[in-house]
Amino acid sequence: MDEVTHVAHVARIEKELRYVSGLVKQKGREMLNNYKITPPQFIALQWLSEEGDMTIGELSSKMYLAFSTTTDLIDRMEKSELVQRVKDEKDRRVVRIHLLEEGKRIIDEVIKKRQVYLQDVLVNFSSKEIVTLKENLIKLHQEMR
Amino acid sequence: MDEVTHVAHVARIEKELRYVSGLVKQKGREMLNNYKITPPQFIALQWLSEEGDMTIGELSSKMYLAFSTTTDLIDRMEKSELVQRVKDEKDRRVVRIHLLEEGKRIIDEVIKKRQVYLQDVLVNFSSKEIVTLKENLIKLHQEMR
DNA sequence: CATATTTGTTTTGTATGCGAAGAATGGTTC
DNA sequence: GAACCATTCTTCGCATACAAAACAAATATG
Repeated sequence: MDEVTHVAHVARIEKELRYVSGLVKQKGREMLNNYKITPPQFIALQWLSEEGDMTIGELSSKMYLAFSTTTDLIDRMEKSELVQRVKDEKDRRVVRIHLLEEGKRIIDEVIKKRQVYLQDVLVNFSSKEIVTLKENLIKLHQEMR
Repeated sequence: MDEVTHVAHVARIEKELRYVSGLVKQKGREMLNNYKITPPQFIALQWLSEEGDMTIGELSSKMYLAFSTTTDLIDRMEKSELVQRVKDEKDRRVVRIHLLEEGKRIIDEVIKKRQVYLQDVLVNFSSKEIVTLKENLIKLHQEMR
């Protein structure tokens, strides 16, 4: 592939990534309509669900947020009884965030809803295309990190 | 492909899409560090740059935002002289948003920066993989719309 | 002309996000 | 063990983001 063609491909990928990310954001927001959680709250719940209890620092790092932002986020999520702060016994500085029943219920429902949506989106993809797409995304994710 | 495998693939794609979108958001935010624009401002500038002058309504629709949100956004962008409101001569209700020099300069720079970043990310992709990724994303974008 | 519709703005309220300063705890050095 | 430093998290102040509801202006429609 000559240089010019390569650059053109990359430019197009950049553009499509912007569009797809925007759509993921938008569709994701719409899917939260009937639940009492916001997009960042969804992401926090998803992390807690996948990785178990985490400290404020760990969650901040996963979500690429400042500590202060996470503190506020967890304040609100605690108020709506989605999660609970638990002080670490060994190191009293550390606060561990624990997923509560209601949070678990909601995140499971929303994740399922997203997968149903995606199954619909992918209805015109062949089995082979699905596998390729999956592998592409995994590699892209790895390289972007 | 049997049903179970298919569902597993879709679930993985959903997950990777979340990760990639998150990274696009985060890396995008970092790349704006040296510029005096915010992420939504970047998206607005990108639309105006690609599609030319647009009304508040059109931009709201493209960005999936309420009118009131866009009004505020454009207020701030006008204050920092990135864009300018122009009243439509024919229909005095309509406000057309016009990209100014400074806005054009910044958006071009940032888009270029993103492409350079992506070229770096894709350095371990073969020519064939690049093409496949591009086609995958285009199709995914189409089907998500 | 009277009324309805379209297009944006204003108002109000909540959420997001960050940096700087502060508080509490834990570790280290002498 | 006192003084000092590092860490983990919270508080505060500020700007932005986002939306619903009320409002205003211009236009379309009967």
